[in-house]
Amino acid sequence: MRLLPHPATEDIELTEVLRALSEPVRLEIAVRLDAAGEMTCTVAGDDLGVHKSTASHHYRTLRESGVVLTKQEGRLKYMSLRRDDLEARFPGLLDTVLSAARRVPVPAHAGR
Amino acid sequence: MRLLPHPATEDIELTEVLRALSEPVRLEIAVRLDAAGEMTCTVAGDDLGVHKSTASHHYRTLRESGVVLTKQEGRLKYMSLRRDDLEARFPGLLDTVLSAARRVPVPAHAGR
DNA sequence: CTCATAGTTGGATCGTTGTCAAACAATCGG
DNA sequence: CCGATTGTTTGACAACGATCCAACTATGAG
Repeated sequence: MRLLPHPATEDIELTEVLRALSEPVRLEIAVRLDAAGEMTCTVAGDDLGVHKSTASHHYRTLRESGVVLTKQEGRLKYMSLRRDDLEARFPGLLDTVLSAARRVPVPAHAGR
Repeated sequence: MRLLPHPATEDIELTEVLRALSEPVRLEIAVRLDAAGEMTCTVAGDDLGVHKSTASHHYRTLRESGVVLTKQEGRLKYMSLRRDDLEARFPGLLDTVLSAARRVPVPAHAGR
């Protein structure tokens, strides 16, 4: 089991987190991770309406911004929200954003 | 006293709000409006380290995303946070973002 | 080893965005 | 009316970002 490179909790930048979550596809991924917990990239990115390489770029953005943690197990990569880290750094932020996203669902096929 | 065009409360989009606040200059403007209440563009944009036309574009982005309300009085334009509208649409969102921004101050001269 | 699966990387494209400079517009004071 | 103040608009430019496609890597299954 390997862990991919992630920013330390204290290095997570607010503007980076907001930017990451301001993209409909990425916000939808975060919503799915919130609902279902840890999941593989394939599952998280299913029916998003974008090419798998595009989705991969979004996984990277989410990881590098500090929103998700990615670990590799075998040939699968599991993503999960960095709840505790985000809560420690920006209390309440993740929850309010996800609550807001649930109120106004982001369509899976946002047709960008 | 004139009001500039703004999106209706129910038309405010989460991703647009997050995108607006993900830009350091705009986030700083929001923080200032939070601290000092209604203020003119000149005051809000003082010492931001960007040209006044750049600041003007940011005012527009903040307005069009639904984050601020702008009204013209004489030759001045006053901006204020749309607290109630944002609270109604995305409860807690503005406060948590501003709290987070206060924890990790956005430098006025972010040197972009 | 071979093959399929899972996901990344690189290139290309195309639209968006942040920036400055300069011109413009609108308003108020004298 | 004139000039100063306040802010917007337009144009140019560079950087960024989202996207797809194709090629690639890495791993586990058979």
